[in-house]
Amino acid sequence: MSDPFSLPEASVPQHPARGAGASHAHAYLDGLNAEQRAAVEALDGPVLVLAGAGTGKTRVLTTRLAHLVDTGRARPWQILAVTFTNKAAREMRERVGRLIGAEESGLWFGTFHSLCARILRRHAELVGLTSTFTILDTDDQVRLAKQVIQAAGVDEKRWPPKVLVGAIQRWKDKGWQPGQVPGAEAHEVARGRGADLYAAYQKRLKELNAADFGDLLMECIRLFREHPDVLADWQRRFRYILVDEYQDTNVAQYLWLRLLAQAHHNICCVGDDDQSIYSWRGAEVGNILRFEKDFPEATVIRLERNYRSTGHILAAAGAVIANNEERLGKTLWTDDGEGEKVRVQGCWDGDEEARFVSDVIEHLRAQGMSLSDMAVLVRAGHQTRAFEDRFVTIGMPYRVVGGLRFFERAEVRDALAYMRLIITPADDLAFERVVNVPKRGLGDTSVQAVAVAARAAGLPMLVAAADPVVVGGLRPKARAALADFTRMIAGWREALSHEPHGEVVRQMLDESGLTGMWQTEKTPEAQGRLDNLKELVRTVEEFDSLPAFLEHVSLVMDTDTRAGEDMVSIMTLHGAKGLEFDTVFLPGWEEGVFPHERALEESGRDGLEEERRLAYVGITRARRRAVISFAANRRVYNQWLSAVPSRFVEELPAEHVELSGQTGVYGGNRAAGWQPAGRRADPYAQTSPYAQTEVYDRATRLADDVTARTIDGTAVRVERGGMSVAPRRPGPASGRTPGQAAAAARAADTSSFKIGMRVSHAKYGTGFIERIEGDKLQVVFDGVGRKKVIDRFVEPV
DNA sequence: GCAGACGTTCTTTTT
DNA sequence: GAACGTCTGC
Repeated sequence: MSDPFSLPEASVPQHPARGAGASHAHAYLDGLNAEQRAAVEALDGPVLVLAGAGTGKTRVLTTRLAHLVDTGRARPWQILAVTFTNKAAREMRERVGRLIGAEESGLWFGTFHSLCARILRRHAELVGLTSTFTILDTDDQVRLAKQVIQAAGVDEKRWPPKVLVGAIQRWKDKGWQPGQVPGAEAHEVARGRGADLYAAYQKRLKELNAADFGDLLMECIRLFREHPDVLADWQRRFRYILVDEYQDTNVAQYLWLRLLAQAHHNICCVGDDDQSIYSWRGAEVGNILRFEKDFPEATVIRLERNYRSTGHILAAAGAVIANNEERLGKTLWTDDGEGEKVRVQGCWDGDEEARFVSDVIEHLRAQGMSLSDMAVLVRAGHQTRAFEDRFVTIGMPYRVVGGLRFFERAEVRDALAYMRLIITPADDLAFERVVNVPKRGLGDTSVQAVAVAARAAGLPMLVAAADPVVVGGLRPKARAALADFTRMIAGWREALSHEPHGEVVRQMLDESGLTGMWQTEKTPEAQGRLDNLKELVRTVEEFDSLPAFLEHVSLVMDTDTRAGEDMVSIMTLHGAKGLEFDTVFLPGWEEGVFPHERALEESGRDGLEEERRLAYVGITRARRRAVISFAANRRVYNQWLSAVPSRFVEELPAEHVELSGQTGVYGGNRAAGWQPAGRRADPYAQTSPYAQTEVYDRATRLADDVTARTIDGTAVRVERGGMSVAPRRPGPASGRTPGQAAAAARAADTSSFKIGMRVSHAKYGTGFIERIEGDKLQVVFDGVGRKKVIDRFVEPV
């Protein structure tokens, strides 16, 4: 255990056995390059390590930690290592463990939020909470905001709770208490009542003995500011501070770090301004840019030698990011050789792009490359679909990384709310979430009645609901339902004292009707939801107690996604940060998609620069092969738009790029003063490539030919600022759309499959056909859900 | 109170 | 096009 309070304060920690200062003893320093070594050995005072992508950042961090302990500068429990995600914290802990063995156990590792929660629990009463305060999830926040808005008589339609939650989150990211929100900012929300609502929201949080994520940071800062003695204690404890991904910190996190480092200045921040891609959730690149101002004596070290990617990839990424103005400036290099050029592929439309990517994947696979070394990185979540459809069609194993996480699923959250109520009867938000789940005939009116009465009596809703006076005015049916509900909760709570908590949770799932609710539902997802509940019980049982489990869940929302099988990964560019793959596919490089139109609209040049950093992150994920693609025509929502290749494509230097494929409208658009496709008056009318069915058919055939050829390596060189592939643009729009063409194809279809027929598929098992479109079947697979497959990949059962 | 119909909106996401 | 939220009618 690593409780700093229970351990004696070592005034001058020395490690006699370790031979401090004898550099030959530090074997772990061998193999570091000069810059890495400098970053590890600059132990005292402020240090900023600007670590480019793939330059061995984690290695530096972990070695530095080991070195701090090994030289006797600090005992493990005197070191604070802050990361951004739990995954990063876990990874670092493992690696440090390998370096210094069991000694790492005392280290304070964690995310900003988990560390703050830990500190806050110790001093909760100083900020108006008790040590058992609950941490709210997003749903709870919205529910609370809704109540606050209603109570204040603000129009819910004009100021949706979500908007208020967003604003409060933003303010907390900046470290603003309700009274500190600048007038102009507060004025933008709810006609000047923003700050009032924020204050009311905070008041309710305290009444509920709860904190949201932003609070963990902000209340910790308030604690430090209002109680200098407490702060001084922690400053003394944490003699050395290390921060990972510093470019992602927001103002609150910055303030928190500054308070802790104020006394000794022993703070080492590692980050890369070129990989700052989270400004939209409060991250401030400014934090990294101003480090030297805050600590004038700071040592700044640049890690520029890249151990991941080949020369062409680094040069391409470097050329793109060089277009940004706001940066500290780094140039990655490698002596590992040039490797393959970055490939740029123009496609006719999104379908062809997906086909192209899957063709290349199959080609690489045939050469013996492993699928798990390949990834498709998209700008936005919905782009994964095109690839999923394609991969399903051809039976290519894939995994979508990110997306809905385990603890965010409705069924899991419902179960968690029950657990919270068992542990904390005063958790009104949990009460409201599940009092009518599964349905027991308690509508809004009844729940509101309980809420009002509870508030008036100063009681938790769960307690009020059991009060005969409160429920007296309700209909008999509602009364009975509430009685049942409160009795059940009390029963489980009681059971917890003499039964294993896993067993109680199991009972809870059954008796509450949660399991039954999903068993009776016959949708394809129901089975999956039941599996999730089983999985949840398993996870609960891994913890010593229910409260311990709940604390874990509220802070660590991710579950280990077991890898293992050989699959292609599909994920967003954001999700890919910190990862690397041999081959990286970067589709959708079109103006409006990437850079995303919204980013440009909302944040102008800053937005563009962040998008460019995303491009940089994307390219630098590749070890050996980067394949960028764009489509000349893309369906956005329900409209066909002709797209212009991303400006980032033009920023790729010709000498590091190989361009292939037919490229539609590429070339000359920039010079002619293009506009984002979405803003054109009626782009469809002007540039529809699908003027006639004949054209469409020919285009498709042509695209197939080109793809086939380019797979074999036929390449067209691109010249900077334009290229020499003739644009192929059909005449003015009239006649049929692709949808109509498909309908025609459907009519002529003579498939032997029939709707409702049961079929089996190698990967998805059995299911029934829901829809038939040409050779594509939409099948609802048992347990897997709705998928599109090609008919020749299934068999009738 | 609830289920189905309609209208609206469509980045990125961790904690 | 589809997923989500709100509205309306039973």
